[in-house]
Amino acid sequence: MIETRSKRVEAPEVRRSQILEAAKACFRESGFAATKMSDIAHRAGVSVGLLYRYFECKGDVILGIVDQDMTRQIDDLKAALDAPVDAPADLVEAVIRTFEQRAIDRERTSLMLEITAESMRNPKVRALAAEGQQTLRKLFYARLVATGVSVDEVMVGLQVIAALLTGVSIQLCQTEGVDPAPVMALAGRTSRQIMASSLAGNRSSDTQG
Amino acid sequence: MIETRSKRVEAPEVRRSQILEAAKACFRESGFAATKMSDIAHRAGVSVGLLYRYFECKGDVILGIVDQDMTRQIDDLKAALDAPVDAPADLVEAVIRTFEQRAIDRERTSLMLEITAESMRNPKVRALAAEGQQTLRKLFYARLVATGVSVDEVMVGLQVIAALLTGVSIQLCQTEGVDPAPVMALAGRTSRQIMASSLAGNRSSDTQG
Amino acid sequence: MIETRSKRVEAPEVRRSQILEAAKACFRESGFAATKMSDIAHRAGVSVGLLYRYFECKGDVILGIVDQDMTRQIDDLKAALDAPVDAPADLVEAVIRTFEQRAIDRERTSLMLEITAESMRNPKVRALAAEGQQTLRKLFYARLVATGVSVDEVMVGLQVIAALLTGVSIQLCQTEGVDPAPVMALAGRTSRQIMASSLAGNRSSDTQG
Amino acid sequence: MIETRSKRVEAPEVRRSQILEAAKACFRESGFAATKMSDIAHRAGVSVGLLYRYFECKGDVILGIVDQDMTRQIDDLKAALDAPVDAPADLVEAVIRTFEQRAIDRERTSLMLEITAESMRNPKVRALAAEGQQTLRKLFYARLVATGVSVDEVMVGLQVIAALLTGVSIQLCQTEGVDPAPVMALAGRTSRQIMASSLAGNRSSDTQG
DNA sequence: AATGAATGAGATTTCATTCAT
DNA sequence: CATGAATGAAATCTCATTCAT
Repeated sequence: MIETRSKRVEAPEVRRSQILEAAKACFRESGFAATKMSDIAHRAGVSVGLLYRYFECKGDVILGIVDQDMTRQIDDLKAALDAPVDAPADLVEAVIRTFEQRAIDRERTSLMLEITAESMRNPKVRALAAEGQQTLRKLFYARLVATGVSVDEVMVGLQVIAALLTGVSIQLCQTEGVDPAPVMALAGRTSRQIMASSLAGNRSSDTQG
Repeated sequence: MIETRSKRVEAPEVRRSQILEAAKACFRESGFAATKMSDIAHRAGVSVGLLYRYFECKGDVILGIVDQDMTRQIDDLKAALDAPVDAPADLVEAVIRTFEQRAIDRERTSLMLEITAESMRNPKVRALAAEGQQTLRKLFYARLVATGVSVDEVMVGLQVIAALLTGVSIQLCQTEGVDPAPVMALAGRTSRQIMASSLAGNRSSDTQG
Repeated sequence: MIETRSKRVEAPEVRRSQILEAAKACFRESGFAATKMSDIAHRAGVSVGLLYRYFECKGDVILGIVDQDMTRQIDDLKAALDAPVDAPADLVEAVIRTFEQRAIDRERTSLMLEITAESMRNPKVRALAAEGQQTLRKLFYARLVATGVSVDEVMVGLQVIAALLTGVSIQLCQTEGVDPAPVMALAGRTSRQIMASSLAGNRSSDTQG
Repeated sequence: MIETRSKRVEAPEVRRSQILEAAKACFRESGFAATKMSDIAHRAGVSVGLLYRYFECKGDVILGIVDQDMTRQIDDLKAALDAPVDAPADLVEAVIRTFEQRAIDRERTSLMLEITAESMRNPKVRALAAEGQQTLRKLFYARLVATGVSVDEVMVGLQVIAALLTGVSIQLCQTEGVDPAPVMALAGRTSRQIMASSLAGNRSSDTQG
């Protein structure tokens, strides 16, 4: 996992990327606070001093990670929404699939938890993450509007699906040696039910009655 | 929130409790790593030295919190299951209500996130939490068996419901100034649908039809 | 080694003695600085608070030990000198025997080293020990004068014998699993030679020629 | 004694040496336990943090000192034994001279006492010191064998001489304002007598007759 | 007299950050 | 651009001492 020392000058973007990947690995394993700058440097195969040419301080490293992640998510979503898909159901289905992929990626979940916890108290992280979420939501919203469904309904549905699969991913992260299949299956079925209801504009109060 | 310095000797359980409450408050606000022992001491209204009569090291404080929380959850569940309820649906409903209560308690969620993140890398915390979960599960399992339902089905259902509401609580924690009602409502309805399906032993794909 | 808790009031001298014995045992094992007041209290079977009724501070405990030891040595010497022995050789022989006894007592040596090291920097300890030495010397000196030998000569001889056997005792303390017999034997013979020379007033330069 | 702050990078060996010298001075004056890491740092003219790049913990500093001292002694002995000396008496005489030199070096004695006391309870220190002693003894042993004397005899003699002069050096350390000459003189004569007897293979009881 | 919970100053150790090379 | 030795503020943990009971 530890990169071999790159003796010489590298393109800045490459260096930055090296460092961010190293930092993510460290944060996943040890958490933000328990990770030393020297750990990151060692893992990235660079000197401690070099970190400070790319990030002003330790706090900026986590910001860099969140930023990178948000950018990627936005790019991915744009790509997905650009595809010539007519039915809103297909759009939502694509999103569910993405969430499902993420749910079974323990490494990702581990890092997400770390960042979420950090965002609870680090305002900069919180702001950046919130901004990204907002952008993602708007993108999707705009695209849904074009399809003519009851957009708010669907957006709430998506939120709940996201919550469900986030919750499942955390649970899977914590339970080792347990078959995740039944839970994943039920979570998948449930997500699709939510989606179906939402697309049907189905908020009827009798559901609870 | 800061207790007035209790000048003299207190019963050990009282002191322990004082310290744990203070620690929880600190961890909620600042996270485990960013909380200083002196913060906890100050908030508990005791000296730093006294903390070390109750906890061997900082790491043991979080263990104490997890232990206390698990014990409470187990006691609560026992009490709930002891109640003379006939229908398994009522049992599950009680659990869902508990989860819903927790979902809207941001303080609790904040602390839970902190502990979950910590448990990802602290083996002692992970072990203690896993053990507690195991106990809770067994208690519920034993009670359900007595009711004659398809227990495994219901247990999976409960897991997914727990995941859903955990996910929702995290989401609510992160989004300020947004009305949580629609999401909570949909999450509640979804939970009850999951419950209904599970109790019906209904794993057929036609559920969605 | 740990005394059983003496539930009730004890005669002050008994208590003091209990505490001093416990302290000596602790200092032997862990040294002065590494011994906690609570260690001594625990070993003596009393509370920490009680220590402070017998000794003003930790430093006074070591003073107490030195004081006790000096008193005992002086009493012993007085007793030895009171015996109706005519020949000065017999007096010196008695002293040599005492030193030899001490040399093979590793516990004593261990504690002596500790106190000697402490006396290097603790002026009170140094003063008390020096005063005791002075007293011992004067007692012996006065008794020797009565026998008519060249007293200064003998005193120097005794000093060197003391040094020799002190050195041997330290050496034995450090080397485990080595037969002390040859060294002790040679040290004994040497001591007696020194004594013999001293009593003969034998400072002749030809010894070295 | 306090070095002026050397602003910048130094060769590691130089730094290590700086720190060890400072530590020795501190331990001599205040003893191991009473010396703070900050004392050593201050005296060495470096920051506290730097100490920990050279020594894992405070305990390792004393190990470093013992190690350095043993290495020096071994090198010195090797040099001395390499000299083209024919008579074994000359070899032993050289060793005695070394011991005598040390005996009147109060600073050295003070530090030796400190280390000896520490070695009584610190297994690592004890092991390192014992290993060094072993090496010294073997070196001397091997050299003596080549001369054809009764080696075991001489080795015991050397041990007793070492003990004697160690004891004398401690005594001199403790008695201020007393003329050390008579004691040193008698100790020297005695050492040479021991040496002479040993070389003569003279263990006969008639030595005392 | 005896106890031991409580205190808090102070020691050890860590690590983000700097800067001469 | 790249390095890593050096810094020093700050955190954890210890323990002599006090004092209400």
